[in-house]
Amino acid sequence: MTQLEQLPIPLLLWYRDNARVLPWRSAPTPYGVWVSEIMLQQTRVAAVLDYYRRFLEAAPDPAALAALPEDRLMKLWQGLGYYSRARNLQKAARQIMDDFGGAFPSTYEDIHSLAGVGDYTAGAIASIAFGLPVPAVDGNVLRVTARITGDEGDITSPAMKKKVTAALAEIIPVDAPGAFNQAMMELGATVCLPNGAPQCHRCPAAFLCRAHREGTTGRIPVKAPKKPRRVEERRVYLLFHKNAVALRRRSARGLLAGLWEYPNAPADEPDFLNELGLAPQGLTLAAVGKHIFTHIEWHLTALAGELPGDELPPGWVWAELSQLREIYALPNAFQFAAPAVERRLVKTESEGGTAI
DNA sequence: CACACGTGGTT
DNA sequence: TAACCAAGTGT
Repeated sequence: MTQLEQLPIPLLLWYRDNARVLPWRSAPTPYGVWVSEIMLQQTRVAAVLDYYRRFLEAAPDPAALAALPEDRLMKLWQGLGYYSRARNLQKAARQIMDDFGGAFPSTYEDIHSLAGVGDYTAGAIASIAFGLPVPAVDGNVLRVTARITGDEGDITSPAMKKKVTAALAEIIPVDAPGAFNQAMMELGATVCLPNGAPQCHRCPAAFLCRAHREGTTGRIPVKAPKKPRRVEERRVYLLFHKNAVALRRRSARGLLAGLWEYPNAPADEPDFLNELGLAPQGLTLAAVGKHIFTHIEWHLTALAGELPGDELPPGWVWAELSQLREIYALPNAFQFAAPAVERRLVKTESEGGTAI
């Protein structure tokens, strides 16, 4: 990987003129860099922008984040996905308060000790916020490096990540490590694109890139094939009483942990409601949806009905429309039913306001 | 090392 | 439309 020695200067010159203007880049603080890096894990810049602004307003520092109520925290993260990131963010904020006296840790090892901060994020924070010469190897960096060096090894393997990290540690400029790491990612995100479609005519590294020289950018990077998703048929029950709909909290572990949901069960468990002692009247088809996770595909059928009384199984709650909007964090997997729920609740509210 | 863990844009 | 994939981490 010796040709990497030629990379830093042209890359940094390119980055100086091509860096996107992003909220966490203007007047960067360790806290802001950290929050942005966590949000950006497996997530596109465009999807993060609004969440970042709202989050920094609600929790401007580690102390505020550490004190945020759980439902408030999850509502701020609703729709962003990989929800353990939000829980780990708060856990880490409490580590900062308890273990580091409220001051953001400033060594690679201490930063890495924070919940939710792995090799990549520790390198990003250490280099961007503290100027430490540590690589930050994400998917962009792996792709860019594999193409420059013409490496046909599997970039999804931990071994490749180690190899690239070691190679970049040798050439990262000590006077601009944060700019170098961000420039590598920026190049991957805007020029050295995946799916065999890099824009090499705009690339400051094309002159030293082996894949460009050998015409192998369509084949490199090499990635191991992914496991196929399993398909699950699920019934979602929209249970209404007066101007409210029933919600329950998901398990504290696993998929969509701790978020709220409309009660639901596999389609091959038709006795789900019966076994809970629930007998909604006039259960009718209200919505159908498909939701694709990385590893699961849900085929969803929502059935709506009215419960005669207001008794619910333990842990379930009645949510009015305003509470649904402002308090309870529902994953996007259940948003397919939102129009049906809103129609019913808006109708009931307006009737409640005028009838009798 | 392999897998669980969300969501939405792009091709 | 289905497949691909994005600033990864924890177990």
